[in-house]
Amino acid sequence: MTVSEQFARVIVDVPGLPELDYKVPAEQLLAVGDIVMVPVGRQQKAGIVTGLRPWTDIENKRLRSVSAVRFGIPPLSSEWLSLTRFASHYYCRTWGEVAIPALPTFFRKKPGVRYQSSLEKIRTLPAPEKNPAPAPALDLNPEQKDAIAAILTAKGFQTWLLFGVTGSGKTEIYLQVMRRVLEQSPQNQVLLLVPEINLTPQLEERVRSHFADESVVVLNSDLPDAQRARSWLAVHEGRARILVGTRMAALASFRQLALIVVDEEHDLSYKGGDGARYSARDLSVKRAQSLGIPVILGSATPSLESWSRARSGSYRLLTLSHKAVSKAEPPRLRLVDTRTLKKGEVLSEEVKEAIGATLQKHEQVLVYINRRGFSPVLMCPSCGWKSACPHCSAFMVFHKDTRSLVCHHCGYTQRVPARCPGCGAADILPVGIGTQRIEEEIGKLWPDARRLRIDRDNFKTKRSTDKAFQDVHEGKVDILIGTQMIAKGHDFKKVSLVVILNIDSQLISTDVRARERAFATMMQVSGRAGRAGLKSEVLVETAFPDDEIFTFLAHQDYQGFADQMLKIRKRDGAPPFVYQALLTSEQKELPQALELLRHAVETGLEIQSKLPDGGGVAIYDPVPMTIVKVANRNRAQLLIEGRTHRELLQFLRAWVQVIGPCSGGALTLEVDPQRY
DNA sequence: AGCACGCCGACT
DNA sequence: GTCGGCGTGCTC
Repeated sequence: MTVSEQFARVIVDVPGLPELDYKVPAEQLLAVGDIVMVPVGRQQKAGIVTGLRPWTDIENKRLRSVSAVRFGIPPLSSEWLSLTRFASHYYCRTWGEVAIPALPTFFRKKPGVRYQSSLEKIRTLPAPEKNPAPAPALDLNPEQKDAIAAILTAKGFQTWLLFGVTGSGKTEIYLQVMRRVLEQSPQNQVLLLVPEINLTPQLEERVRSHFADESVVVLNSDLPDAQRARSWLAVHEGRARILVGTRMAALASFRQLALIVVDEEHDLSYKGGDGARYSARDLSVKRAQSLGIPVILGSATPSLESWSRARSGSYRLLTLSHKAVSKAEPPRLRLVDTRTLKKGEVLSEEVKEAIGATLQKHEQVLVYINRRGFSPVLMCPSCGWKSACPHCSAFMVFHKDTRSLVCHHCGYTQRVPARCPGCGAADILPVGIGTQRIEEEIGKLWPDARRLRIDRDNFKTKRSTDKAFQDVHEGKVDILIGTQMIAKGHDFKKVSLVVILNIDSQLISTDVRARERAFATMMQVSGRAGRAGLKSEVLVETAFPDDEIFTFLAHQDYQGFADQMLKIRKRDGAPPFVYQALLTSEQKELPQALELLRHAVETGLEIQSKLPDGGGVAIYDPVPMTIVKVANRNRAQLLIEGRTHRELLQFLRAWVQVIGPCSGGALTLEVDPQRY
């Protein structure tokens, strides 16, 4: 008779697998939250112990034993376990699919003989970054002081939407609230989420200099694994008090998390990832709620989801309407009607004049165009041949610098053909414009101007990008041309002209969120200019100059725009007034992809028929995706809409039970999709 | 996800 | 006659 035999419930990163039961060897000391290795099929996998009990429902001959326990680190807390369990429910994944990938790979690998010594290294080696000298606290304006006071006075859980135009001093508010929270208890920890570490290089520096005496660690996917493990463990063990991190940091394990700040809360990079596509922002709000702590969402252009919650009162709105640098004037907006342009013109007369005038004044110009390459397509004028990708339903982009055609969807690259592959004609023409073409044109027009192009093609590393931006700040560049990469984070004090090209595609997109993204982008890009009090101008090329989006933009009126958008969304029954999920299917041939979805629809209708009022959800028809074929796989999608989140989830969970695990395989389910 | 088992085409 | 394609199915 064994004395109190124990069975461990263990989660592993396998789609569709529930908690598995394992025997615990009698001599093994095990706690809930421990990381273990367990046999699954014929492989060894990392698992997390979620329960220990003296009985099991599994017949004895199928039971296997926990093969190793990861000694030397404290178990994951029940708070962390319930957070990941909640996320797995919400995003319709198994608990293990959410929890295991949230651990650094160092703690997921089978512990080898050198494990203990590498663990000690990871634990003891100080982070190599040196904290710069502490920065003096800045003087705050009354609005900023009020915001800080409001946040600090409130007790317990509260979501704050810190709405402040670019340059209104949101960061200083984060820093001061963080300081006060850290002072409240020596155990307190703070999480600061940033969209992408590359795009917010100065924020990390500001945190380090503001908290020169505290241990600040960073967590993001660019970090080598040992660094990641070091940061993670320092936070897990409570040695680090401040974690600055990207999406993945939302699922870090804390000993005593006391405040969460989500900077640029509208940013799409918070949603997504390879495995469970969770929203770091939404989970942060949930986490703050369970912990009873404040969470601050900051943005100059909040998501409509957050904006409507602020309007309804469930989030508290803090508005910063004044620029911290009071001299800064809002830029003047001028629209260039592209319908009147001459065909084949790369830059309009107005844009050329404005750039010329700005260069004369020795001020900087920023040209924003969200399209890499020289031209998005090559075309043969005699036979109509176009540079289609053989593997995707998309055109290959002409990259003049490498004389190549590149598919931006699958990466397929080929040399530019010397003659038209269709008819053999000698001249194939570039159609449309990208960053490279703008750069070339500007070089022709102003050969003496120092120009710099920043996009993913020529700046791949953080280091080189930082250096490039440094040159801009130091005035070594007259004209900066770039994609999204130049839209965020940087204040270019000497930029007095911003040119926005090719924004129309976003204004006429079928994606319900395209307009708000276009507005946010234009606000953000315009915000780059005139920050040192220069008189500045924003020029937008568009075929829709009468679109009211530009009226709001001219007045830098996000509130007006957002309220207007909400009105329309409410009328149309669109998010955030309905809740959505997207089921996508990927097959060799499109009919099979559609068939798979049609079958899912049938199953869905059956489930609905058993629920009162159809469960409060609507299932739409399967449709091919906008870009049907990518890398020889044809894709189709299906939208599911619920009146409430609860109803949507209830339906989805019943549905997934029947159609199977929707991750990675032929079907993928995404809850709260942000783009389609 | 892996990694099996399991039935139909071109090869030493 | 086999090697091997990737279509279902299982993992405590």
